[in-house]
Amino acid sequence: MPELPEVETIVRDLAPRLRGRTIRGAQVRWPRTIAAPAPDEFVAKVAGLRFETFDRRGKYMIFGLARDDQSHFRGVAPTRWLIIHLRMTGRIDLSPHGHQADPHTHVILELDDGADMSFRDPRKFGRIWLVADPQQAIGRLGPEPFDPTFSAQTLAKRLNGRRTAVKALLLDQSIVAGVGNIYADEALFEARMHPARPGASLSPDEVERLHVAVQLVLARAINGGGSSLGSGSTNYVRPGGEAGGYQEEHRVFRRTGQPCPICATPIQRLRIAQRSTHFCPSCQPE
DNA sequence: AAGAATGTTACATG
DNA sequence: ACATGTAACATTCT
Repeated sequence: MPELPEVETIVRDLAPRLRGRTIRGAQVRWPRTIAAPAPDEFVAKVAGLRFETFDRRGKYMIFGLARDDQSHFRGVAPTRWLIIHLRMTGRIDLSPHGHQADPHTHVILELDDGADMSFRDPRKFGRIWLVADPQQAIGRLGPEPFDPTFSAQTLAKRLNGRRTAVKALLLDQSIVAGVGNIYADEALFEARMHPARPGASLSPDEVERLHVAVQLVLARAINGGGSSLGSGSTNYVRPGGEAGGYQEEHRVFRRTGQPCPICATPIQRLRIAQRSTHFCPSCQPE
């Protein structure tokens, strides 16, 4: 499940491989993957564009592309943006051109160095945009967790008056961008906070703790290369195929019944906002 | 082996 | 504005 740390890892892996590469052509095998423009227009317009910049916003990957033309100069300002959201099971693979694409590969970008950049997504929830302005794809997204605009104060303001469980609020991308189910649970454990606590019930101290915990957990996960869970074909892997390592550091996520790393109380599971939620009943009291 | 669970976001309905 | 629920899907788990 690619959340912010997984997406960040993928973008970092991709940047040195793709910088300066030109897209020669594209194949769209499942048209609905292309959110904008129309799939045939996407194929026509993406050819001849060169990768210039590499970014991430929340769980969106943002590639700045420039027209290749006859210019030999690199580093020109991007004129088009290729934006990819992996949703649940999307992933990016790099492989030699013309390789046998598996049945869940929905879009293939052919690069000028003989490689194919493929978008593979068994559940087909992932989306790709080619737009003139990133806002067209990203819409209204909350602050980046490491940006100064995400502070204990701004978080407190967004939690103010909300009766919704704090876990559900962490998953709300308009409050803070990039937190998904894994890191919401891990951050709440780090903050020693019960996931069902109403947003409005947090004291200023607790909001501060939560703010720090979100940043800490995400930063650690990025350092670990993200989390790979399970072994199925839907699992997250890096573009080179290797797994992340942060799943080894999970303290509560998918550890129901196992001892809490702090107090050895068995981890419990409950359902909040239709998502399974893991916590230590002793370290994270109601 | 049928049925439920999985998790992200946009959209719809109170 | 807020709260809740559902669709979009196919694989994996029970």
